[in-house]
Amino acid sequence: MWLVVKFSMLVGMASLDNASDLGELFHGAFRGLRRTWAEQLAPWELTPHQWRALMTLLRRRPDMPAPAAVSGEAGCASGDIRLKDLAERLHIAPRSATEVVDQLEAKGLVRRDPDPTDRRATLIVATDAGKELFASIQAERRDKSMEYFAKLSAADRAELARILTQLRD
Amino acid sequence: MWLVVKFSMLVGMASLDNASDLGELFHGAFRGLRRTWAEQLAPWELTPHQWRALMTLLRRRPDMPAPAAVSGEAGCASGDIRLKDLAERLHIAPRSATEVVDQLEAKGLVRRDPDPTDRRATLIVATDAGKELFASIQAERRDKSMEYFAKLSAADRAELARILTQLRD
DNA sequence: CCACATAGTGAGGTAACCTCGGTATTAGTT
DNA sequence: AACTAATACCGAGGTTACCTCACTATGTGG
Repeated sequence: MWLVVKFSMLVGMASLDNASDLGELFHGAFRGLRRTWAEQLAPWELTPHQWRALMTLLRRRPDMPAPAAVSGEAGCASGDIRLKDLAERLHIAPRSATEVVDQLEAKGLVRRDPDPTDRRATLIVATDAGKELFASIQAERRDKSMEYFAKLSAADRAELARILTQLRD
Repeated sequence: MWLVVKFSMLVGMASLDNASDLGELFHGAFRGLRRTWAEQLAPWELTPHQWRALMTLLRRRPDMPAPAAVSGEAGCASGDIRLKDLAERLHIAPRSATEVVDQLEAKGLVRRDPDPTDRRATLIVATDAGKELFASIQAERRDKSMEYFAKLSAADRAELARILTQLRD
């Protein structure tokens, strides 16, 4: 079925429709990814957006080594970063970060602390509950290998990463 | 910068975080695609969604050859299909197709005709204005090569298509 | 002819964004 | 020190692209 469609397009109108077909393909794949994530996160009552934010908060940052000898609750350096910086990492507007932080705060997964060095700013800190949830979701994922991209071979995943990086330059 | 991030992840936690990084990459690339499309379509006051619907309507279908000798206004067989079938091709719920058809109808780009063979069904037909708009947007796109995927080499586009198809099985 | 399925739509909801304007605070310039 | 400019966040309100559920009009099989 799909081969027929693609073939007729190549024959019919050369490269441009091929490209718009790529758009369709991309669109479809992205929707699949979103749907898969939403389903996987449903038991924890997290939206993909919230998960992304929590992950961004808790993932260890390579450009800022762990802050000396502060004992980590879950073995992870909780990145207490400003709302503005969180927005930047998520590639969304600061106002949109406010929103997702509101949601995570309502669930008790993060806390807003005043930045001691700048009274305008607030630091977003993951609570213990947030760290635990993050850890358990990651563990569950690893267990069940509930990963959208698991369908692909390692080589294809690398290819995809390379191409997407190029696309996003 | 990016190399540092990826390297530290590979070292830190093996393949799973690499995969979630793929998710981020995918997310970013998709948002870029959406933004690019929206900007390109803005002069015509079409949203990407509406454009996709119009395109789906007007693209010649390979499984149903042109209806004999009806003279095509813009050289394209206008696909008059049912709302339900349009929904299917767009991979959205019928109710959502109603919505986008409403929008296109309000702009005078499509028309709703009763299906003579089934009085429950309505056929979505592109108007002359719709066909002209479709043609001129396609022409403009071809001219300016305003194509998100133009950044990629032909080989990479083919690779991407192959991988995405696999992903969407 | 009657139960059941199907096509479309009204009502209403959600996720994931956005901009614009306001307020508190800090930073830079004179 | 005063004054302007920039910055950090948030309230209000909007948009896109979806969804489900219930309803009506119509077709279809027993």
